[in-house]
Amino acid sequence: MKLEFIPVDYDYFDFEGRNYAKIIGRDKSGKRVCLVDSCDVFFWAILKDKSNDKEIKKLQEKIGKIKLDTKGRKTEVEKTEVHEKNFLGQKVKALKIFATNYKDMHEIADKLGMPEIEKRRGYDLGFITHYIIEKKLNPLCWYEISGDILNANEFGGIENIDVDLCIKVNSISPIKKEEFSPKVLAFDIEADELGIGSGEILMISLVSENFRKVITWKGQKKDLDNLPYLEIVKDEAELLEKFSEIVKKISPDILTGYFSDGFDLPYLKSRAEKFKIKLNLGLDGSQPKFSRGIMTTAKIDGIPHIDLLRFIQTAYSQYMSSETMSLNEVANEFLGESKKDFQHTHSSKIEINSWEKYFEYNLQDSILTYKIFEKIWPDLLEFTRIMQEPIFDVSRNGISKNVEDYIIHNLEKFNEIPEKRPTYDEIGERKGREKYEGAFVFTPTPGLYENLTIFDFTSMHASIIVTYNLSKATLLEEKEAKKEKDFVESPEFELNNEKKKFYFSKKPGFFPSLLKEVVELRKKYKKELKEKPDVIKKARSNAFKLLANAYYGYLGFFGARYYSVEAAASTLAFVRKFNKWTMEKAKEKGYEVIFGDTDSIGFLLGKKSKEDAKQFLKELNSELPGIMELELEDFYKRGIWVTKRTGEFGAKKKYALIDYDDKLKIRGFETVRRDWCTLARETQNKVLKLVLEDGNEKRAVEYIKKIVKEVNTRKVDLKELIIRTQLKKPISEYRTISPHVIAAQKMQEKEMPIDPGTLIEYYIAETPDKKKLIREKVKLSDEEGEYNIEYYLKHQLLPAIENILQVFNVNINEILENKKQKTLF
DNA sequence: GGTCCCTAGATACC
DNA sequence: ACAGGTATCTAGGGACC
Repeated sequence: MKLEFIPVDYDYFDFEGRNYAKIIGRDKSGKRVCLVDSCDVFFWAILKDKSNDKEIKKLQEKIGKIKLDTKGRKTEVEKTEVHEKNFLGQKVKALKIFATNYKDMHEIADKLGMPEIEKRRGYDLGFITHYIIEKKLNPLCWYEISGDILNANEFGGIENIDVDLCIKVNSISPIKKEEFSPKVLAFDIEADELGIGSGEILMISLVSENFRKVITWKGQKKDLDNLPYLEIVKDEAELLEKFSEIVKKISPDILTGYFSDGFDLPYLKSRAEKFKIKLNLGLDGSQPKFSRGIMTTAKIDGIPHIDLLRFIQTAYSQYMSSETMSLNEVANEFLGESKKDFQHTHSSKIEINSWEKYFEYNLQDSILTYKIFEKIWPDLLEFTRIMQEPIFDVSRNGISKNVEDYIIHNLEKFNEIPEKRPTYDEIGERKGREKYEGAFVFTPTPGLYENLTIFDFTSMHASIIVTYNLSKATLLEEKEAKKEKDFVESPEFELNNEKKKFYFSKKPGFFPSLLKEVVELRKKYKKELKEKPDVIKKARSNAFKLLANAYYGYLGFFGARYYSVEAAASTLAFVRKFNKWTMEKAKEKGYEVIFGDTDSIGFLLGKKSKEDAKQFLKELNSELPGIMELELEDFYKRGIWVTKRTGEFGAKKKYALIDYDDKLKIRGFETVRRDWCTLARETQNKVLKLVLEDGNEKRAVEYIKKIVKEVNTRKVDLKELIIRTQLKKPISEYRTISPHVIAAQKMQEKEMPIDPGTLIEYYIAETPDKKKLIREKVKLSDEEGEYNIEYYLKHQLLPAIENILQVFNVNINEILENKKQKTLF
């Protein structure tokens, strides 16, 4: 039979010693379909240059006899073929070695210590990745599948699977069709304790299209009248059973939660174990499977479980203004909606009438999760289609893994054999290497400037890698390079205290070629965004920018298959060169350069017009090589640069700009740092706004006087004075005991959950005795006490505004002293 | 007990 | 372990007088 099919989830099983892919997806009518398919299983043995045909024949015979009998499985080399392939851009002769079971290929490869064999590759991709490459059945793309309907008794492993149709695949062909709206189910639990499994699960909310439900074993009859979505069950055990039941009934394509890898699913698992209940969420009736490692991941058979937090962290966080990745802040930023107000209390202390609020709160969390999912779905979809890996993995992978997946799935068009993952020793070596020199940052002259503009390079690192063909495979030894007529030469730079220069081939390598595609996609989305802006296009455009920019980071990442310090360091040498080149050009034109960092420069227009600047930009672009491109970032009415707190030099990476719509752009200042109290941040923000709007300090000084007075007279709300600092490691590992470590200790004493990653909140209080250290004055947010006036003036307010006023030759200390004396008298 | 210098640690920029 | 290097700044920590 034939059907149109879109794959959503991938798994595999062994049957009679062979590997079978088990793919869950939908047909065009929305029926759930399971495909069972197999593919050739093989890896590569790259042969030494000089091997002749006779030797190769002999070698093939020898390898063909390899048999394994391990882990109760019989595997053998089934056949071998000789192929002309490329490896790292070089033509090689390689043996394609077919084996019975993918999982045994590493072991077979270990047996190939023959002198004729140079390298063994392609055994470490994982069966799913290997299958997707072989059969080209890419996730979330439509295909026409022809195959035979499978009966329940075939293949042993699939008899219990809960799908409408099971097909053994005969052929796969792609069809032009893009649209796919998965059925999504969002869920969220509420429990009495935050420690996994240590309290009772009180309720679970579930939200899908036209479906809202809160199941609970708390709650009264009257709640049912008010809350139509509420369902009351007998006890916690029944709650868990009901949850599985509803998931089964809704039968979603995707189950999503927020931090559900780390909280909701492990909690459900733990409680289910306690009550000896099977949490059979999987389509095959299995329970969620949890991976070990630093980050737990929860996998459900047949239904991709997406923890939104994981994807948002890799794909969006660097472009977000949220200071924490909490559901509330993220929902605010993505949707402009918030969690419901509800003061968490232990269930034993909740009054009968408050439960209703709790249920609403719980439901709202799932609603927000559902809506955020809808919002980022285009990116998840694009990421998955581009990386060509199952959405379960793509949504959790770090950015370097995404880069690598993109490469691995596109090697075939270059006839390339995949490089292996680095060994443990190689990783150690790479981590131990010296850092290479990074980007250039211009030292600004402190001051207030008027009428300026900023240019920046679009995806600078990526466009350099593409333009100069930089990669592990295109790197040439100096001798080789000189033999070729044409080669790329990096600027000279210092590496390990030596003058260095690297050479690269001009023959386009697969790595830069692939990156070129990514850059072009990024440009396409950016253009679409400009033509018709919306938040989704913006996020998508940013996601591609992220991928393009991550290629450079990938080159220097110790875990990368295509790691190359030479290429990474050379990229940076070009980055420095072009940044300085642009500055020189601007100076030649008569512009005064006042700012520069990595891929951007800022300069004063002076007597020149905006049109002049645009013309200058055109001229620069006509001179730039390859795909390198400068763009106009914006024009600004004013900008301020300040001195470092130590020394008289201008501070780098700290400036504030105001554009012609009076919109502020603040970088590096305390205003944008979450480890400063709100009072200091908001005061600084206001001061920057006033001086940039007016071009002088008068209103700002008045404003500061007002705030200082408020601090002195204890008019400031404690909320404004809370300092938030993240705990980065277990308390015991800190060598210096700083205020936030003391605060964390206090929290621990109160049995509040503190893990690395917790945001510690505290304030500095007055102490009756003369304590010297700041950490001795730390109090937690809910601790009684009076704020320490001196600390907040001298350690928060003053540092935030001192340098700004210094630009206007105003000594803020005098203003403060003055105030103090006045209050004294 | 105060001053000086150094650095661990957190966070930001690109 | 899970992209890179550059930079600012605070508070603690130790040497010294």
